[in-house]
Amino acid sequence: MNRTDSSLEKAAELLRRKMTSLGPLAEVLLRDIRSLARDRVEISAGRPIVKEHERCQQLYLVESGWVFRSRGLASGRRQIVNYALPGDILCADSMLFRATSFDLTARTPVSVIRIEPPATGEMFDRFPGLSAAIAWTAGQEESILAERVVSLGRRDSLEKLAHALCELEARLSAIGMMRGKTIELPLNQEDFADILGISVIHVNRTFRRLSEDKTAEYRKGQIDLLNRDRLAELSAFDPSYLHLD
Amino acid sequence: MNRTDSSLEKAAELLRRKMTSLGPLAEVLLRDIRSLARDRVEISAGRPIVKEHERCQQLYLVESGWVFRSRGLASGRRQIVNYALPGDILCADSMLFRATSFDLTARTPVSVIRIEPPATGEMFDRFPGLSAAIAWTAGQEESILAERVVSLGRRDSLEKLAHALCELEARLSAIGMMRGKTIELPLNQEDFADILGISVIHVNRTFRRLSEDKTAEYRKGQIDLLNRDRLAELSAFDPSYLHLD
DNA sequence: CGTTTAATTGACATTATTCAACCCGGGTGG
DNA sequence: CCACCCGGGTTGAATAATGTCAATTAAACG
Repeated sequence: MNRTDSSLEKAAELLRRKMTSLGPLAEVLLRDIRSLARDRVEISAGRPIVKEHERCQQLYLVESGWVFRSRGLASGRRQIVNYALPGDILCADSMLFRATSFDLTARTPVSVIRIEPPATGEMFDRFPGLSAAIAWTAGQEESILAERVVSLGRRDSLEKLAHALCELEARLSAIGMMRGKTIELPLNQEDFADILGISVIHVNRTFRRLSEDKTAEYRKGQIDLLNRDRLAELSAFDPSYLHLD
Repeated sequence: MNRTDSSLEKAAELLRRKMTSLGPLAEVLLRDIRSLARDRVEISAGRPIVKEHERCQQLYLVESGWVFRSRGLASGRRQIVNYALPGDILCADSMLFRATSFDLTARTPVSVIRIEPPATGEMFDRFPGLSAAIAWTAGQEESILAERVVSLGRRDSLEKLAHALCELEARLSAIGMMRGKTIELPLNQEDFADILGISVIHVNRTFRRLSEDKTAEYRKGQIDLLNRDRLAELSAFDPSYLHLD
């Protein structure tokens, strides 16, 4: 783990910074991670990392790249459940359950740091920092998914899209991946469709509405936020569910 | 905690039974819970337990009754994000975050056992069983919500309803609350609407379709499952996401 | 240049929502 | 005992939102 020390530190620091509410435990986390971190793994764009029903034996810390957690249905439809960014932990549930019920896929080239997973019992006994990180990660993801449920269940397409853009901005800001008012992202309109649970064509129409409103503008690989206040207002965005800060 | 010992044991046993994948830690959990359990609290039907943005200082183990986790939107719409049943832990996130972003409401008369929450750092250091339970709970709920996202995003109303009924049956079975082929539940059609993210009227029509198909029959306070296989087939139900073995 | 992938547009079908009315059983008070 | 009311539940018709299909354009790339 010598060559990758600095990238490990960077990713671990992103994770730690999110977990400020855990106080001093965050430091313990760093110690745990340093002692359990192993090699770095590079995954090329489009590759599956874990597939539904597989037992994932590993624990990963994302160092760079975008990862989708999704489910493909028999009918060919797909739903993206969440996306992971640098500083996020992957396969936290492998510490808790026998198998995952969703696919993990690299949307871009991804590099992750493999963390040697202790036996479950040992982890909660001997690695309180990592235990806390896993609990925290599961809790934050739960909270994000709960908000997603609200969006999918009770917001119309415009509200859904506006909310998703606000969330993207907030999450990317938190890890220093925002430059000014432009979101740079590897998502095409089909990805948005599968995140928002609507059709590609409708995503297109909805982006056009935002653009006519001079609220946001979609372009390949980036989205310009022309009016963030309006975007937040459209979707009644309240970032507290992200638990950043 | 003397008068309530037996009910505590029953609820703790429900929790432990779900967490079999954690092996011996499950026993540690029982010890932790016994040492931290305090009084029992009764909440009458309809009462809020925690409100959005409140800091919930407590940790609760549900002993009996149904609890909704939901969000009310400004427009008057409501989305029920999840429901908690006996053996479920409430406010697990209070150990991790400053405040909740959803409401908890008693749908029926509810009785919960209050658990004295240790300081966060102390918990992960000194109560590995409880730490594991909190992580496990957050993880299972995350998994349930992920499946909910798939339903809301990519299933039509018939599939949504069928899937929800299968999930209800599985979760109630796991805690011994199923009698034969009838689900007894305190949900009216409006509750279903707010779980499935569709309108009340559409819930009604969708139940009628199931009933015409002789698949399931809605009546006040209960649902008869006439054909479980068909119900599972309609929604491609795969219970593994519940992680109940 | 051709080829490919993603974005865009219009016409039309489907699904779900809204609104309005009506039903039905279980209290409650006269 | 009956009239009334009330909270669900049920139904139909009109409307709005979103999906599907088919064709076109635009940009990206060897």
